[in-house]
Amino acid sequence: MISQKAKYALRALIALARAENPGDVLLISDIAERQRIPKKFLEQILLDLKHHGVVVSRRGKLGGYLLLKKPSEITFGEVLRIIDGPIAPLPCLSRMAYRRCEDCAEEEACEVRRVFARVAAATRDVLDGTTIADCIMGEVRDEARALIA
Amino acid sequence: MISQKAKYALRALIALARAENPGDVLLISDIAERQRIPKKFLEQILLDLKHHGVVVSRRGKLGGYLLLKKPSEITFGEVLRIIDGPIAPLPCLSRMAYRRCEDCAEEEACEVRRVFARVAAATRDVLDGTTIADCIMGEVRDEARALIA
DNA sequence: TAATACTCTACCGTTCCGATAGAGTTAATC
DNA sequence: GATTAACTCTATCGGAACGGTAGAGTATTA
Repeated sequence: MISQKAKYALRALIALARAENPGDVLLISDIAERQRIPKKFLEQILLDLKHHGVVVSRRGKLGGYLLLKKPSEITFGEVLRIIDGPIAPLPCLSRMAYRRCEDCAEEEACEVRRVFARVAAATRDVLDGTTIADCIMGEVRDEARALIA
Repeated sequence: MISQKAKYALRALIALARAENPGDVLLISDIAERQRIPKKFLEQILLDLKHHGVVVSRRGKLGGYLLLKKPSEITFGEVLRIIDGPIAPLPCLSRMAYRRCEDCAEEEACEVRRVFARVAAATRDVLDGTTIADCIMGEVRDEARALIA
């Protein structure tokens, strides 16, 4: 299960990517309200994304948030790693935070590890291969499809 | 991340599947010791697997555990669902424990859900497609390969 | 009846999750 | 330069989950 926090982060980024004119700032309050995210909670999330160079903010009156990276360069995997930490199903399969399993005799021979390595690979394929831009485009494509139908 | 408990469960089942003569009972203590699992914790796990019809036990002297299902009929997915609960990355994608996301306007339009549906499908493919027998056989194949080389 | 091994329920310390609170800082406007 | 609007940062909190321990109870065999 991914955390609620990661879900909020992704939804906030999608909202930012969808902003009318690229370069427009969005208020935390507006995102929070439209996406039904507790405002103070969203503040922390956006701050975190800012510290990791995904978004930037302007302070004071007329302040707000906007994307720093292009939507096509923000992957789901990146966001999840920032918010939730390692994606791998076992610590001994994590790239960003490898940790040996204490109770495992030899890693290479571990049957459980072998199976979950396949899960990890498949998961990474999807998450590192899908960007914020992708899921917005998917929507546009669906709208087009609906118009044609 | 899968839980430590699930990892233990899988390792215990692999140990049972590997028992010398099919039908031999294994002591909790023996499995615990050989797999470095806290004994009392393993008791709970095996009991749980028993309640779900994966293993059976004999009590008293000469007691112990053995598999009820064939190794080729016990999938990783089944074990994980028993021990850890739903596998799906979002409650709204779970088959065994579907729950609507409170904060999601329309499920069908949810971009996050769409992406994670692909993760869920890929994960299920592996976990429901891999059995205890598979990972023991894999090992045998590796040994054979080593002998040939 | 003694010994052995599984069965069941309760509990416990720690960490994580989701969220809230509030004081502080920056920037625009009047 | 005071006011207001907005982000920034740190602390805290209640509840649940995780990993594990404890111990009394029950069945089976010798």
